[in-house]
Amino acid sequence: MTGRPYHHGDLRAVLLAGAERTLAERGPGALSLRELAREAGVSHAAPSRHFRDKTALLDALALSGFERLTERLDAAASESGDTRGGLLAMGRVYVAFALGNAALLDLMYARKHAPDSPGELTAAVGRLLETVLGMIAEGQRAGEVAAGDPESIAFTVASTLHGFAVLNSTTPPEEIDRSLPHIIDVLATGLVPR
Amino acid sequence: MTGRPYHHGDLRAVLLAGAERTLAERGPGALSLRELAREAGVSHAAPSRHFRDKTALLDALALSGFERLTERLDAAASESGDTRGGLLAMGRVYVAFALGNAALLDLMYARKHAPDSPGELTAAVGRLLETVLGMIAEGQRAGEVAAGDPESIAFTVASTLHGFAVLNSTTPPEEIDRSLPHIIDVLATGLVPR
DNA sequence: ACCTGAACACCGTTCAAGT
DNA sequence: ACCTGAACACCGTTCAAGT
Repeated sequence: MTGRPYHHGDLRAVLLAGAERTLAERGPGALSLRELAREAGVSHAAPSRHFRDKTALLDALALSGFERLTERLDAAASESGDTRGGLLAMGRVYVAFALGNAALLDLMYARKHAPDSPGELTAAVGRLLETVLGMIAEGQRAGEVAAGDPESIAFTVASTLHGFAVLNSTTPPEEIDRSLPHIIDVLATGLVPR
Repeated sequence: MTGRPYHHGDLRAVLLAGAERTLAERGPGALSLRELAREAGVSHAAPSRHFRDKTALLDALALSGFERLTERLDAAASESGDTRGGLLAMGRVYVAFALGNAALLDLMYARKHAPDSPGELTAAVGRLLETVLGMIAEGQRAGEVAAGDPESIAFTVASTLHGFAVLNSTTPPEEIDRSLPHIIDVLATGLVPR
């Protein structure tokens, strides 16, 4: 069953994995379908069977990025006790993702913003936002989050998490570990004096 | 004095303007030095006199983006009365920039995150953050912003502004006009019940 | 100082043909 | 169904040479 003589069998996944590696190690400018094909041991025309064109591969990469990020956020949310702990855990997850996959995170949103962006990407971002919304709604039920439109609150939190992660995707982890709790505290207590 | 026969005189600026136009209209994948040179009416080798390579042009583009965004944030901050009005104005400016220059904004942060990113980009982001910091410090002096480390508070605000703008760079303006004040309110009063 | 023209080593995409 | 090989029209970059 091993040693496929002609059919690769798993080319799509191999191309995606190779693309993610190149993206992380050498940046988006170094991504080449022909090189990915070479590394996979197939002809340069083979990838077209799995991805209509280069942007289709990028979109698939972006989609898998959103799915993994949302998965980890979900896990962080369900593993933590109160709302503050949940926010902290989600912040850590988001920042860790940004640190470990800076180029991928940039690509994820760049592709989402592209005029020919597929609906799957918008839907994937929607699922990410729903994860945050779930945690806020739960916090309101527990009396740990103030009353008010949960969508607005969740969107504020998601914005802060995303912005903080992007603005820190090049910051040393120890420094982030120190600053993240402060950011969560500001978000929790608000700007206006109490 | 007109009708330069050989020297272009303004090639660098023309290339940058063309690049920004292509970026906005056809996305980053359509950016080609050779095409920019063609549009500028020079040979395909001419751009190399002004930009060492393609990433140098992208970096220059990113830098000018950060400078313009910071300029507009500065203006918004100084034109508004209290802290809440300032935050709202800055939020509007940031979102307007994201809506009008989505691909450029993506490029700005992508280049900032690149391993070979020039220090000018980091410095430009620093100036952007300082603009937010200035407004927070002023708010604290006026008693409109709670006491606490101004850096942390400013970073929280900057994160929220950036995140909100990026998450909405594809949202219709009317919807943003409705939702932005709610986001500022959540940021102002905090998540925890008062 | 600034630009040209040719050359080189790459691309992405398409399409007949092979297994 | 999946892949190859050749072909086409592009790239970015370099470098002698021109003005």
